[in-house]
Amino acid sequence: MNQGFGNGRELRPTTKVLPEHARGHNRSLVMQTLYREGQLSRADIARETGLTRVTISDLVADLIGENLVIEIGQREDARPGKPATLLDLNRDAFQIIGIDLSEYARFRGALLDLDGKILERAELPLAGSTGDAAQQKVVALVELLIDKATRPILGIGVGSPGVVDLAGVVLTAPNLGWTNRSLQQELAERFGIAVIVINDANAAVLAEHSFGGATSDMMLVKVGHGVGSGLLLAGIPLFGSRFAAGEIGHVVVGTDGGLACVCGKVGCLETWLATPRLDAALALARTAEQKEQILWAAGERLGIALAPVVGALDLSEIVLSGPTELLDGTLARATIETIRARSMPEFHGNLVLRMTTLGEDIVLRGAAVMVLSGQLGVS
Amino acid sequence: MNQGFGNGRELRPTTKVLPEHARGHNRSLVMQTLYREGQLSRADIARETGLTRVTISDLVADLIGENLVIEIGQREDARPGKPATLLDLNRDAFQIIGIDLSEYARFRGALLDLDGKILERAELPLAGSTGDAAQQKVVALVELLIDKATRPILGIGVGSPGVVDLAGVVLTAPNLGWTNRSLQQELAERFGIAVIVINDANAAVLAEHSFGGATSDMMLVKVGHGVGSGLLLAGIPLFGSRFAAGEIGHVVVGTDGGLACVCGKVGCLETWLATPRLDAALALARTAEQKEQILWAAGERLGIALAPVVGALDLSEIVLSGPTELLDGTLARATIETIRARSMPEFHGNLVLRMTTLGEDIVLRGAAVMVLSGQLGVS
DNA sequence: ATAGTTTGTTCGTAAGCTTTACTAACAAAC
DNA sequence: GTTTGTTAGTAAAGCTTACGAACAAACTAT
Repeated sequence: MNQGFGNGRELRPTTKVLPEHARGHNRSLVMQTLYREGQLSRADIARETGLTRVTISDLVADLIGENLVIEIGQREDARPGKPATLLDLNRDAFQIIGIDLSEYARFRGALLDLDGKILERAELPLAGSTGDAAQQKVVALVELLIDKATRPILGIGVGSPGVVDLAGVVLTAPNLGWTNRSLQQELAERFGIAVIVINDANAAVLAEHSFGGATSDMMLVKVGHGVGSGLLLAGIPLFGSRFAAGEIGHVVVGTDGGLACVCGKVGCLETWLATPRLDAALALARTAEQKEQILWAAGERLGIALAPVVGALDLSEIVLSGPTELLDGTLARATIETIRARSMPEFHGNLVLRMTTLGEDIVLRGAAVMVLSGQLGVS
Repeated sequence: MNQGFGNGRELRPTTKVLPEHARGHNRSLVMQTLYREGQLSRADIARETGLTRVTISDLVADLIGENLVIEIGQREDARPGKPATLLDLNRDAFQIIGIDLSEYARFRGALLDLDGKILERAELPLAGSTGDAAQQKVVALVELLIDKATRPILGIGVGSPGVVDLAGVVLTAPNLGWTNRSLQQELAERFGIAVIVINDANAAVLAEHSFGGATSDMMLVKVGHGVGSGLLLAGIPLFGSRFAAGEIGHVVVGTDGGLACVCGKVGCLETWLATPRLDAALALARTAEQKEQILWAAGERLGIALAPVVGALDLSEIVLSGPTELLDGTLARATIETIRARSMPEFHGNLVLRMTTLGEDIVLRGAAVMVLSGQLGVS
């Protein structure tokens, strides 16, 4: 419904702004305040936002009229003055569908509430489908979840692998055999509901930021069948000049060779880190010590690749998403130590590297964040 | 006077927006349109911006009242209808002072007009000054330039080496012996004029974007006594979580050792690329071929460091600033070829790497851009 | 009981943009 | 020379948005 103006530091104003846009922004600000802090009175919101009680009352009346906000009842505590009428988002009024297309063998989906909690799940084996067949599976998965919904659907969020533009067109997704596929538009026409399609790693970043407590200058590295990443800089997701930001899987790491990659180069990050390669290498290892060496080497390579990025972007946090048994431990330790050894300790000494707290649902939940943000201006 | 709302894609609205902010934005939009396209009528601006002729007339009346915009005269061409009254920014009403503190041996400054053209220059040898003495030289340089001004000064822009926060406090600048120095505040109090202090590489990025025709997803690498960089992502300058974005000089490059660096590490980018190191290496070379090899190796190292950054950020352009005789040619060629060889050609095949077109004045002019942007909402 | 505090609403106002309608000034065609 | 049609800029009225002042309701504290 609204995107907000933000406090962007763009140099050049580029589009007109009308008073009604300002109101839309303030509307989102009210929703945002309620979303994060829960039950508040109109006067509370006024104090929080800096708008007057009068204006807040007016905005809240609109939102109540649209059934987005409800009155909970009176505040119980004993204070002087007229008791406050508590408000909250009508958290039970809508549900969200989140879809994760990033796994190799299956599509996963879930029905979520407005707080991002997963209410129902569904999945479909991909069974090698590509092209239109793969898209049909997405449609079928959405239908499964719509059937499970007990409230109106606020929107459908889809995290897709590959390169996705801002209009939700999947420009390229090799594993699914998709090129220039208008997934957002086609799903929206099919279901008549708001649909948002975004790259899987970018979805993961948003989930980690909203639900995982991540900072505003963060990189999320997603290790699976391939290696990708998403970036949040000054609280803004980065998409890149050709919507390909975060594609680090086929960057060559180090100056001492490595294994041949499917892309034709030698020593790409994926040859060290992608789970099929890592599993294969570990399977050949005889001793625990050898396994540790393999994991350490993989983490070291990731650190070598990330050190220049950390330096250039002055990141405060790096989050890993993927198989915990591979990533958490030696590999993560090697990564952070390598980054520290190769960058400036006075700036990046307190860089944090950690596993995601959201597990396998990270993309699902990130897709839901996009819906919340796009439909309610909230996240 | 105004920052504009921008079209930021921040997820969370954070501050209230009033109608008067919307007007400030639209005001900047008018100024911006005039700044870029020169002589336009009110009706032209209305068509360009999407606002109505009435609103534009109102805004223009304000701006004329403040002497920021002037009527030039009537449009000459023969068309049906009432002839248009042409407007323009009052480009001759103000002048700007730009200061560059990034050179090793001297402070440079200039008096510029609103188009960023340099009208007068001044410089002071640094002569090893640090701390308060260095700041006194900045003050003296500004005084020299104020004396040369023939118009009111719109503002003073300063590009400083080191880490500079958003309030214009130089957190650390080793070469100048500065820590937590409130340069912006102190200069503003001293001169009673708007002052903006920004990191030198960030200033350079803004200059290249405004005057050098650079794209909106660009990195500028500044090679001198040290190596630094500035980033523009989706048209927004990146400052970083601790205002240290772009500090790539002490990132270790490659996995095959290198020379010892003053910072204690081995193989930092600066050990390959900083001009003192490069000059020293070239002085030892006997043949032209050896010199080429040295330049190639330096460019290759830069490419190795930048490849992960290019991949992660999906940059469209890299601009080099520094001694042309060192950078332009073999070194630049080695850099771009190395980046291409180490990243994905389908995304970064048309990445452009070039020298800046602004020469040694790049920081000066970038500082002026900050003043234009901060004071007029224009750049 | 009385005084003070807090909440939320009503009323009137200021600012900002739009729509509508107008005048001024011109070119083209007769 | 007159008519027609177009473009520029302005004036008036109206809508939206937010604000401040004032107030009633409802509570606590004394």
